[in-house]
Amino acid sequence: MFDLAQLRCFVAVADELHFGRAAARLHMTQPPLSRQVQLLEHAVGTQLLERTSRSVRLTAAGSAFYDDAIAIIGLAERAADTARRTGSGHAGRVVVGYTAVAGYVLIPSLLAAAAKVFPDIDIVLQEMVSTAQLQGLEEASIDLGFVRPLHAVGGVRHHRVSREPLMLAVPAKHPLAARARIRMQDLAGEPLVMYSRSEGKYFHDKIVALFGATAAPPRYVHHIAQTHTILALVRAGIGCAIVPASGQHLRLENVVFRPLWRADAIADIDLCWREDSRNPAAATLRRFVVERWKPPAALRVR
Amino acid sequence: MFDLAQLRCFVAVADELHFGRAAARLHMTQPPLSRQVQLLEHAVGTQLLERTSRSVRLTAAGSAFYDDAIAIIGLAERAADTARRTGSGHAGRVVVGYTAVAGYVLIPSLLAAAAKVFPDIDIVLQEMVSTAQLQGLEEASIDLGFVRPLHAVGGVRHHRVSREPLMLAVPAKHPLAARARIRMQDLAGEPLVMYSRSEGKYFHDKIVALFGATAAPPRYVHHIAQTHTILALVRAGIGCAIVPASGQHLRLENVVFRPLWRADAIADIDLCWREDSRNPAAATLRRFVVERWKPPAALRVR
DNA sequence: TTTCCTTACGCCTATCGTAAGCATA
DNA sequence: TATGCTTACGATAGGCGTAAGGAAA
Repeated sequence: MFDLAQLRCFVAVADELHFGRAAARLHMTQPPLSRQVQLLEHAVGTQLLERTSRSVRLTAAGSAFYDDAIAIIGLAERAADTARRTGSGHAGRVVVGYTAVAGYVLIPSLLAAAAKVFPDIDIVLQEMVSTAQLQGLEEASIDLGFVRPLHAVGGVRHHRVSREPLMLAVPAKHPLAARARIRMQDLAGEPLVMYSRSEGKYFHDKIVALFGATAAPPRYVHHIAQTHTILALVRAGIGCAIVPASGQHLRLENVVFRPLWRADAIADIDLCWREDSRNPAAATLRRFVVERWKPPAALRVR
Repeated sequence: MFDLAQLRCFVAVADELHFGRAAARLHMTQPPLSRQVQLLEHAVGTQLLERTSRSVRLTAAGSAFYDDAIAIIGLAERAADTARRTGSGHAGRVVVGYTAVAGYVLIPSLLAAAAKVFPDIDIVLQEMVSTAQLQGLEEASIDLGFVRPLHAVGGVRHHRVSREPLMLAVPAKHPLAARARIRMQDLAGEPLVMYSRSEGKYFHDKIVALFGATAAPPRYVHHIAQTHTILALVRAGIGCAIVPASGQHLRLENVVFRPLWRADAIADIDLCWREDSRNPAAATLRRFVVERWKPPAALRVR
């Protein structure tokens, strides 16, 4: 089989239609160039050039082969470049997990910023609850995860990227909708649509803690994994719910959001990654988020 | 720069993830294979494989490069095949000239037959009058031409492919339209739309010859290059015309065709080609037409 | 201890350059 | 006769195989 050097020889001769000039361009003498082209023709199995002692021209086969030779050489050069860029983390594919609510504001902002700085990194988004993301990191099915802070498995590191208040979501006609700000005891005995203890563990535990000191807790109804499902139930009048402020971006009719009288009613999001990740592009993106990226003002960690 | 052999080495290792097995597959020993892959990594400028003394796996860069390596090797193999097929005349591009009337029946029939036998030959059609085709052959701007028999320039050979009668085209309301068969003297003094002496030389000379022995020739009106234009004038009632029978395929309303009482009122078409053509596909197609192809029955040379 | 990738080294093939051959304008 | 491609041939760089080295299970 021929090799790339022979293709370069052939292309030079085809461009110049003159062995002498082609040889000069390749920084070699004519005789070995002639020989390489002959070897190429033998390897390909057909004549590519028609020579007289005074002129050189392409045969039909040579003309067809010339186009392919150019394509092959170009592809080879681009392949090396792509590999270098991938190795250095300036190109590649990064699978990013995110929780549904984080997607409303955080992810679009991140994608826009990252695409501008690293146009050759493909970001593949995958919506998953936090616990699934941590498992995904462990299995290396995702490279980065935007998760609610949970006890992470070993080898997974994290960085706080977002902080926002928890708010009360109530049906518009509910008496509490009239209050400017809600105290925990206002919810005594109220039906409260609750997060699942397993899949929505972060919010579940946080809400239980908020009511921990209260003598009269609310009445928990349902246990649901995701915020948008919870808000759908609030909208249907099933009860109130305590959800992150980002839930407002869903713009559900007949659901109003009210702040809570509690300084610790906050929800954070961490960026998580495996310490031993073998994806340079993921490391680049992670460094970008940790060191240079500013989330939207409403979500900024103070 | 790396060469194709190194790409093959890398692909084998990437496939097997084992230098020993890869070396066996390449019919060589491990050490030179290791060395080739190292050289490739050095040439590309980044690590492609991650080795421990017990395992081999692709880096992100290696994974990206693998896809390109497969593409390059595949392209190289197909390029050699394409060149061989082009050289042998089984693939390529053939520019075929044809006169407009030949296009009605002859060309579609030829294209269908040729495409079946030589699927990798691209036939590019170019409608030109016969004289332009002969010039095109000389300049090598066309490979083959379907022309009316004319005195060809040197180095151009020909083969008769089609023969059809000349007929009289008359406006439907013209008295001659009622005749089953026309004698030349029936046209005495009639306005006859005529071919151009330069661009429609074959028909011009033929028609002049048909009337050569007649005491009362027709009255020639206009001198036009192409049959379809002539027939448009007949349809407009300008006069009659003597045209090849294929003109009937235009299906012009208010124009009827009548046979002539003359055995020598025939129009031929020749396939023409340069003897020294350097296009193997053209030679293949030419041999196909000359040796194997049968034109439609109405045009067959008896 | 075995497996398996790398390094070391000698042999040999293959490429390069110089020199000569040969065809054409 | 000059140009420009090919063939011939000796020197050398580079690839292959064998042998030895070294790390991990």
